[in-house]
Amino acid sequence: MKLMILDGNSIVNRAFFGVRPLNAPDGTPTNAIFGFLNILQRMLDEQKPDAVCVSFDRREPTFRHQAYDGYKAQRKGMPEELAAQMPVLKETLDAMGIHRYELKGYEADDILGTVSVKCAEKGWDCVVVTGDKDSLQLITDTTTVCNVKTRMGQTETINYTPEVFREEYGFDPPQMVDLKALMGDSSDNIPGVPGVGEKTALELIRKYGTLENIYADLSALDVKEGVRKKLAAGEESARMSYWLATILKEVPMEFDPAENRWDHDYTDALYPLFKRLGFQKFIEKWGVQEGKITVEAVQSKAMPHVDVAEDELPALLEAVKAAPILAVDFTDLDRIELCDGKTVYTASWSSCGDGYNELLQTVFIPGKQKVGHHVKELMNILTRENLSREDFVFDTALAAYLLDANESEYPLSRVTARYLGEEQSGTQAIYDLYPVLDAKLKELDMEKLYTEIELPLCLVLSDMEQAGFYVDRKALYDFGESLNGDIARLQESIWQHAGHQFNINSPKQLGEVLFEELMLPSGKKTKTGWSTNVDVMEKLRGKHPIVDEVLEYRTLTKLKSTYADGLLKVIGEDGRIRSSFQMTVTATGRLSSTEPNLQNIPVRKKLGAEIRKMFVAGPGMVLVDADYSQIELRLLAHISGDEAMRGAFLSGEDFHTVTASKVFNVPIEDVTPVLRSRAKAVNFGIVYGISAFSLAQDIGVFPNEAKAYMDAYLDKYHGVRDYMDKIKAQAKADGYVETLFHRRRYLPELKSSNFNVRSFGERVALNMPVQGTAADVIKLAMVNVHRRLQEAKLEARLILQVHDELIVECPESEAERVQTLLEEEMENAVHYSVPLIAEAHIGHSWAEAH
DNA sequence: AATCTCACG
DNA sequence: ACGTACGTGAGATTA
Repeated sequence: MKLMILDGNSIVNRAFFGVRPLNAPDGTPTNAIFGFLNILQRMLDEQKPDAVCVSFDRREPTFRHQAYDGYKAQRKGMPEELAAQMPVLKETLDAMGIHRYELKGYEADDILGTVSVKCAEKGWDCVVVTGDKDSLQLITDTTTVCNVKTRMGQTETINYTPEVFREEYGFDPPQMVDLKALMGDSSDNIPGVPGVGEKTALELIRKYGTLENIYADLSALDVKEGVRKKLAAGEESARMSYWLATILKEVPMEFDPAENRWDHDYTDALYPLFKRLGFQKFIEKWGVQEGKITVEAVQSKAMPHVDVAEDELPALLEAVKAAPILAVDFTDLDRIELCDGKTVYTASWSSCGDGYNELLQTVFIPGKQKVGHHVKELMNILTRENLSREDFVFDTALAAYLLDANESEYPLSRVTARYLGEEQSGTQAIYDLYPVLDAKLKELDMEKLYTEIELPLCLVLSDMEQAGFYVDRKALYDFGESLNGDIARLQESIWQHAGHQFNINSPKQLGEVLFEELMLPSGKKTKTGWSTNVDVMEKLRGKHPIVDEVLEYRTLTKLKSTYADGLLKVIGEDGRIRSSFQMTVTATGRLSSTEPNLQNIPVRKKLGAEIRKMFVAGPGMVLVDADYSQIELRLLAHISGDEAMRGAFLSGEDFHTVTASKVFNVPIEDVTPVLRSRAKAVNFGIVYGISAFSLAQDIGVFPNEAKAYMDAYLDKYHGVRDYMDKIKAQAKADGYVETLFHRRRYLPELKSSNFNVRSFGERVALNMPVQGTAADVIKLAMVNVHRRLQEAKLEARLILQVHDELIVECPESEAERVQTLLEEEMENAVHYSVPLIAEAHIGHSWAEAH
């Protein structure tokens, strides 16, 4: 049995700030109620509890906080629009037959704590649904905490079990109290230890476990002297904070989970209430007028779980050999979980002994078909143990990404909740998901995209991640050091101009200096102060010597902190930097690169490009760097079918020059550099769905002039204009757009009542098919390049992709062969009505080869 | 945790 | 009349 309790105030707050303003026909604001019900519905779907209730705060300060002198009783009052909705929300819950619990003198958290304990006493599981992190300390084997976030009307949830919590924080849930006692919590007025922030506190708790351990003997701690001093000075505050941060679990209240059973019943009052509030959506969705709320439940039968012991291994090996397909999961190879569709097996090194190795060899062998979740990560683990990465025939995370690329993450819990109707975990979930997701991929025509591009790419990326990029550490260090002098000099001079010292890195302080103290003109653009970004600063050039210096200071400190210092930190012992390539992040289908990001290494400015000289080939090797020439514009020409644009590419002339000649009506040979660069800006702008205003901003002309350029452009390339109209209409009709490989992106923005959000949706509708198809094409080329390098038994390895560029590292002897191979595979990945051109260059450094 | 800024395609 | 280019990730500051 499972009870779900919602932290009413926290959820209603999230709903209020996360949902755009809505009103009932009579003018009552309703957005918080609407959002609350959406979250409630979602949680009911995901958690399928047997009982439900909601806790609320009373507004009065609680006795614990009154007892503590330093506590200032004035909590921030609710906005009026929210306060007005509270009684109506409570009315709605009553009409639904959901119990509310509020208790004078206690916080909602204390009610949550007490309820979770009472559930445990009665043998019930408990799910606490809340929008903040205070209740994480309540997590136990029977109590989970579901954290809800709402952004732009989208609700995201994270379900914290003890394991999930440990994974994220590195200690056990009860130690959350110890953590807060050290770091404090400004939103709860918990002071913590002055001077100790999140980082220090986390480190201390991970190392010493509890506050008691830390204060048992301060002198024994392995910490900096400063930290020890702060801890000593803040002991009293820490102990007070510990008390404040502890959620009570024994508040005086009667509570029996069984009395909160709820089977989607409601009283007669709900229908008129929803009518009054204008909640037509809920009336329909919940079938309110018919007298019952229907929620479909997909129950899949649980398979038996077996913890395999040594003497059971032979039977397991038989089962593995007999299974046509296996679901597998593991985070390291000490322990592995398998599902053959009948049974879930857990086997580990410690429980199985020597036979365990044989098990691994039987599972990870070519020919043995496997399904996994985030297969590329599994492959990385297998590589370290020299096990076969072949015959992963399905990746449930990757499939879920293709089915809807707008999710931020694809944890198994979320994917099962969405496609199996209930939250599940483990390999049975993976096993059950496979046929469901596979059918959906076929339904959306994504089979080729999936089996020929995305899935094989897992192995390619796994190889690239293992390979890494060699970096000249010494040169990078020297470069970083060489910046120090100039940075210090600029800082001095900037302070001189300002007449005082300040933090130049702080936009706030810099804004004050520039626009209030130095009274520089038209300090426009604000949001939470003055904008001080490059666009604004560029316009101030020449008005005051400080402007140029700040811009240069920014350039240098960026190079120093992000690139010199940042990259030095992640160079491995073998001198190589290993990035991770994310396959399930972008909405368009591109890859992304993290920890570190190697897709934004400087190149556009001279000094920044120095960094690329330090990315070099390993000893005895060279780099071959190949990039597509204007792939997005070529694809636009193909997709739109515009004859003039295709002709321009087929002519072999420089495309921006041809465009300039058309737009400005001059012969090709009369196109000046200025005209060409303006035409180039228009070309890029078109791909992004630009407005005349922004184009004007970009190239520095008046908006009406920019408008004239765009009109001329769309007249000369009228197929592009037709395409823009067509794709927008189609996107509105279908609710999504897709690439030539049927990669899909849903556009909920197009339905927004907000003009800006809607316009954004239209621009995306134009851009995604082009950017996304380019992503498809280079991914296909990568798979082909990888295969050919392997077939030819070359030592050459792909080491990096930067959206339209591939980098291979190989022995000098292979360089020319690789150069040809790269160009061939990139140009012939697809054959469209416009040729794709790729050029490869050889060099010892990235700078040289690019 | 959110915001600002800036690096890349 | 609105507000002003698509897609990313990271570091520093602020609250």
